[in-house]
Amino acid sequence: MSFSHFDAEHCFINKFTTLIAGKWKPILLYLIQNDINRFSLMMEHVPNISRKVLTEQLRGLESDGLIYRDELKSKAPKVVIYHLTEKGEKLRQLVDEIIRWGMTYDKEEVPDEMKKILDSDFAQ
Amino acid sequence: MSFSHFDAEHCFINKFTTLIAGKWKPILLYLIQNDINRFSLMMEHVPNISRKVLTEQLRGLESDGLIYRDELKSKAPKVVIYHLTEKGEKLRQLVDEIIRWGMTYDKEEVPDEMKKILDSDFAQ
DNA sequence: CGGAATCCGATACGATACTG
DNA sequence: CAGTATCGTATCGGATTCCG
Repeated sequence: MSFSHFDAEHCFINKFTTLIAGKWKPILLYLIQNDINRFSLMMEHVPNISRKVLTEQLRGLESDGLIYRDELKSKAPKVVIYHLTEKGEKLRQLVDEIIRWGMTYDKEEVPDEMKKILDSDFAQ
Repeated sequence: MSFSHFDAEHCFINKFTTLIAGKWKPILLYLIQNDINRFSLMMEHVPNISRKVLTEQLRGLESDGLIYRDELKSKAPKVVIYHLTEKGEKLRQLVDEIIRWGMTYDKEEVPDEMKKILDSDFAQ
């Protein structure tokens, strides 16, 4: 078994982690997965993120082909909706699994309130 | 459904990605999972990593409780072996799943040689 | 063998003000 | 509404040298 291929650029696990590298990208992906898919909505739901950084992270996800911008052609108030691309959809399941792992990883750290939210998010 | 809890520190998906944040941490975890578990071994298998950075990343994984240092009490040539902790073991399956995702994510990007290596790694 | 210490440059992140 | 533009800070990764 050779690991010489596992440099930072070509290792598969790093392929994943570099795709979602960035303090907010994972959250943003998760939000978009759940239709929190507009700039102002994300600003509301993500505390303490600046406009600049939000823009940067979204652009990063876009240039990695995980999301795309749907800019509606209305005049006055600009409307932009973000969606997962086909590539991004392939991440959905993995993202969900990571959240499930987070819930069982350190059970005492999960506040009850959060458990309820997550249960209602994923149960159906 | 509320997402107000999904700040960078408490979001579960970010809990994961911050644990393994760092250019080499994912690879190092994977190597240790597969018993490439000594400083010099890792230096060989990870191209272009410096001693300093390797040390830092290992210390990071250690202080996050994912690995522990087993420093053998031999005299002259120091021997240190890294192992997964119980906490780290809980990541093993997820790490493997991410690698599998990587293999199917962009099939044309996977060189045949790599496929064989991965097949033999995981088949049994 | 397995580090520690120092220095340095490149990003990444953040606060703020302005705009089509 | 959904961004730019500018500036400042901090953290990270890398090269090198020295050590028990």
